[in-house]
Amino acid sequence: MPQQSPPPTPIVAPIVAVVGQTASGKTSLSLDLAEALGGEIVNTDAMQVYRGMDIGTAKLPPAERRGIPHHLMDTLSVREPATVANFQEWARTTIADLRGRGVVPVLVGGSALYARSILDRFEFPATDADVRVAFEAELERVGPLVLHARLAAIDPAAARKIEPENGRRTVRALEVIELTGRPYSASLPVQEYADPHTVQIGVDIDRPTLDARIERRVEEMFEAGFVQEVERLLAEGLDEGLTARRAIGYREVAAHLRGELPLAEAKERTMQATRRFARRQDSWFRKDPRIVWVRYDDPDRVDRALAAVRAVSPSGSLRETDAPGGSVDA
RNA sequence: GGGCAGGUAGCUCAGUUGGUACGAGCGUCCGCCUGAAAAGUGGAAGGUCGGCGGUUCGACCCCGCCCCUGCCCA
Repeated sequence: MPQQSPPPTPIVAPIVAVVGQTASGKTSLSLDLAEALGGEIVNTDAMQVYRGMDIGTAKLPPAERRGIPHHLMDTLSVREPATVANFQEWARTTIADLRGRGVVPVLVGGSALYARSILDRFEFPATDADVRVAFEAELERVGPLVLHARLAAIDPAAARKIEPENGRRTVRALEVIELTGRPYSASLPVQEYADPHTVQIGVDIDRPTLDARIERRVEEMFEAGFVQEVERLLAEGLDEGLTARRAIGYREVAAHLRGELPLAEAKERTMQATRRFARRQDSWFRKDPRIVWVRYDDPDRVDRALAAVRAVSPSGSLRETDAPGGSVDA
């Protein structure tokens, strides 16, 4: 065996994130990138972390993963709550780990806040279950306007930025103020990567095409046994989970199983909710000027994405498996 | 063939004893978003009130005919 002397200065791999709307084609692009870069996939999808939520989250079956390791999938049971802050920590640990081995982390997911919390300088103020529960109970009793008025009294700046009807944000603001004794910053941090060697690749797709894909995907989910999956998860306590039970499709099918909705209606609503979700995702990602967009159907999309990756990579950090020169049709 | 109910926003429905439709929920579009984010939340755009004719200063609301839908009788 030839002896290799370790480089005196460790060269860090770039961080690659593939973002975009649901059903836009993130998964296949990310596999191509991971393959070309010798990377591994890090899931940044809020719902694919749940064990057993496979069909309804369009989770890539292991057999189709091309032998590429996938991290942060199937880590929680449906009873357990998931939060951004937890996810941020897991993801950052995983990323550090991969880079420590010289592996390029390829993050994939459509949860914009998750992506930002991982990639940007982003800190979450503390939380406390008891404090939270108390405020939530009060919200239930008294309504959002009353709580918002109280917030306005102790932190006018935060109150101005939070809509009075938004009980959720108001509760969180009150919680943070109580725990930290400091005002709540009701705005997102500036868009600034925690590590400069970071790229976000966005998959760009037009609406009519996306809507058609969503429709087909949902149709296929139901054909693939989605209802049975939900039945199984209900038996495992899906209803008790704070987070998982609200997933698109799962809540609709659960309602159907409770006898509240005809199946066709559950399917229709799942499509509708997915479309609305996609619009929300789009409005998040469009606001981020750092994202490099690639058309979902561009034959050169992988090369374009790779070029963007190279642009932020420290020299010597990539060991691309493709022959130098890229693809044939360049 | 006869009777009854109904035809108002893309959908499901409110409403006006004749004087510019207070419309609502859902959907759509646009925006906001720091421990539930596939969550939460704000705003906007949408209507020749089934068709034709009549009465009236004026009709979505009154009259006549017609069309459509549902239920009932034959």
